[in-house]
Amino acid sequence: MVEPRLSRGLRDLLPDTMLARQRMIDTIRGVYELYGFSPLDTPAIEYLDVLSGSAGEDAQQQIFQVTNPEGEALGLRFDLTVPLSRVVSQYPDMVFPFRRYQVSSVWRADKPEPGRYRQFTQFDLDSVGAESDVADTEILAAMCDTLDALKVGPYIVRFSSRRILNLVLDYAGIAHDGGPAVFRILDKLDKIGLDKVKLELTTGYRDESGAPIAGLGLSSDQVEKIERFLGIKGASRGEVLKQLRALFANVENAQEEIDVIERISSHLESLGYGSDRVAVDLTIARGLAYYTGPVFEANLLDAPQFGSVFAGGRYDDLVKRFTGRSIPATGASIGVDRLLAALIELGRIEQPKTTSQVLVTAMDGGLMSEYLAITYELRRAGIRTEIHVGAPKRLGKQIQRADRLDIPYVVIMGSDEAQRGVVTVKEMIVGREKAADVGSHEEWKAGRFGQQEIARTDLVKTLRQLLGQ
RNA sequence: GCUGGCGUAGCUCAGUCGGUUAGAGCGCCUGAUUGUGGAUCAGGAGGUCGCAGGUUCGAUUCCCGCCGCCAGUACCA
Repeated sequence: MVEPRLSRGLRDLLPDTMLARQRMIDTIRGVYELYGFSPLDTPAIEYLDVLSGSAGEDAQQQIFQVTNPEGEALGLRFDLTVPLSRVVSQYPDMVFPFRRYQVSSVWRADKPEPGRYRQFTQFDLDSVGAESDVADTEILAAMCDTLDALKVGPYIVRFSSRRILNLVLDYAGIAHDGGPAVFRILDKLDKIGLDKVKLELTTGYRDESGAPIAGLGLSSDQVEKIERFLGIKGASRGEVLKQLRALFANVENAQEEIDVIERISSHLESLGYGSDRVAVDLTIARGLAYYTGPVFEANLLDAPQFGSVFAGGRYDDLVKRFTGRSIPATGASIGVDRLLAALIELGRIEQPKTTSQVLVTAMDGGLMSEYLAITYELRRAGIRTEIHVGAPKRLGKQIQRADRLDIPYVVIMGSDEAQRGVVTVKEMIVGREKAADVGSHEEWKAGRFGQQEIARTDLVKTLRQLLGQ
């Protein structure tokens, strides 16, 4: 015997989760297609060097490695952006800008944590070959439209730019190769607070468990400048940018970089995406090394514990690895599983247990072909119907299935009804509402709650009415 | 990866200061009801006490290792 089990960080998605998830994915796809993006799929497995070129050694440890029968080193993709950059490099005849969406599983050999799995699904939207800030504007707007379509409740999309962060390095007099380490700390601002960020930038500290956190050893003058930058806050995007212009008045190239953000902001403004839901937030950095320009991040205000559920940015150099030429690109990615978990937690998505709308019970073995006929009559009328296919069972057991799976209607026909040319339609919700008021089981059975007897010929019509179709 | 805690039925947990047959609640199955979900009642199934080794006459209990889970921390392209 083999113990049925899954390797850590992997999980099954049972029907109730899948039905909610498919609904969510359909909604997202609808928005992406409204924007005129087209689908792409790529293999789960890629050559290891194709995947890992953009990553350091640390990152490579996070790749699940695979070998093919020919003994070549392969790996499971860890995101959808790297395969996309391979695709656009491999098909030079493609029509650019290439605007694609992709919803697929990715794998990371991380330590699993609540809400974090080793296999998870991303839903990406990217424009490759799109240099203009219109492309970035579209991505930000699509993020808003998607979150609206999903009815997630209040949310905030925040954006900044990698280039602005590089300006901070200049402003504070920090070498650019020290950037990633600084950005990684700034990215934690929300989580650990300003005081600890300052300590990490300077001397480091010991956390509650006594573990040492290394510091970067920046000077107090440098930290003060970073703090001044992080302190920029405003009620609107315009106000934030105004303060930023003042702070960087003497930093070379700063005004041009701020112009880029300003243009995106004013496009958004004229389209009705106001500062209440799309903010310029200079503290977002994104851990990713490959971003080169604007970066985006969206959070749900009612479920902040889920972190960013939708994020992305501009990555103009990723394709260069394959072609030697830069192709400008920008996009964003939804953490499907994380967003779904948030929607379920917030009760903003239904989790049906089945697709069935009607259960046709089988009471009399001699009428089986009649039950099948009824079932197909309903199916051909577009009503999602299942028929009792298990071992012969008492009617109560069959109805119990409808109760447990939330199948709203049950069709009952015994030999008596068959002879008279009628069927009984039972509306399950009625009994559920009466259950608390009924004492004895005799009374419960005799109640025949929610049942009506109708002519067999009226079955489709009646169910259509009940279902509101 | 590091530090600490915890692994007993499908779930939540009790218990064994090392000793005959390891329990409860919930859930599940069957019946009371060969044509009706809920409630109630009666009965039933389900455990190599995480895995392997050691100590012992005897280990689910004590010791060691491994695996898994949880919390914190690091990392997260």
